[in-house]
Amino acid sequence: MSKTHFTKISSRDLETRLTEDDHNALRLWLKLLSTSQLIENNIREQLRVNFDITLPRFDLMAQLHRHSEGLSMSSLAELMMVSGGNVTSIVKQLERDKLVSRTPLKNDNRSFIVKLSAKGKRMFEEMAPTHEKWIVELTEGLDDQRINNLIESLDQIKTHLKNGV
Amino acid sequence: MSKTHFTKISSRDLETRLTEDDHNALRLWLKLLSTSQLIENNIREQLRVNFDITLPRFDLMAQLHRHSEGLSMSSLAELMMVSGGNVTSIVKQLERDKLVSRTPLKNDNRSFIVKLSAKGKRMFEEMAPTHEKWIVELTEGLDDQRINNLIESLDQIKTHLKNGV
DNA sequence: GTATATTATTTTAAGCTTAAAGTATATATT
DNA sequence: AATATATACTTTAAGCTTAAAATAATATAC
Repeated sequence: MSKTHFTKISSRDLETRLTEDDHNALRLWLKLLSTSQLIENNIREQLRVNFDITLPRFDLMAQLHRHSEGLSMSSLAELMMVSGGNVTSIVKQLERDKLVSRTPLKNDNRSFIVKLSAKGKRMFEEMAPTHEKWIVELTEGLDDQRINNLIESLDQIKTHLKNGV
Repeated sequence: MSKTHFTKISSRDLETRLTEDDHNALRLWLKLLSTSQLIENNIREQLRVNFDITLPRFDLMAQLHRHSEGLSMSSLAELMMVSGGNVTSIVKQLERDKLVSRTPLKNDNRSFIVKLSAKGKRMFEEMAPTHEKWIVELTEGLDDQRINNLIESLDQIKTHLKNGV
């Protein structure tokens, strides 16, 4: 990540925007956002430098790898939490590069099943262990107790968010 | 957020990609990412529906509001954790809408100070309390102890990330 | 069975985002 | 002072993203 080109993403950050009398909830939200942005920028650059692939493409391939039976366009959008149009365009690129295939569903002529091709699977499996290693390094210094606690709290937020608001 | 238009962002999600034997670190990262994405999508829509403003513009105005003395382009990029070119384009729009001003720095002819205009300040202060209310609602159900714990853990991750990797 | 509504996907237009290259000014080195 | 290096910012090209509208196929209501 290095120096601090204006061009690159740097280190002073989002949550610095806070002053002491701000709400705790706001502090939490800004910290959550800045942390994941920090990690995301990090991973994005690693993927680019090491594998010359974009984060969205990697993520889409990861979903397909996890669901070897294949996924519809709408399931992909749902799992990735992005819009349908977005998925259309990323799948289009991956298909062009022969990394995924799209098979029309026979019961339903509106729908497709998207799968990793053999080439796509091979490529993803080449990247995955390194990617996982990067992620594991991020949480060095947190003990298991703390990690589980973190996961549980985030879960509470998510659950609350989904059943209401 | 309602039903599940293909067009809208929906509720089954990122972290569902996991199976039980995955690394704890990976679980944490996917949870972190999906939680902040869920919140971000939520806030983005609220801002659009209620105030007809985009999230990036709101965020930039928030930074300027917090720094009433004004900020340089590069500081804005650093605080927002985005690239310089990105800031250029958002500031350009806000300037066009008379929400911010750009004053050349007299000591240094390369640099500008960007500030909220009176109109921008008024507009931001109209939105801010509602925005904060949305955020506060997200953490309903978490006690203070847990929130502080969360913040502390996230901090550890951030610190670790910045001094290394 | 026809009309109506819903679902699955794509397209479009606008805006966001990045990395890299370009421009201009400022600072450091000699 | 001339040259080199660094800094602040903008531009560009490519890609990502969204919301909304369009298309097409299926399901439902009558």
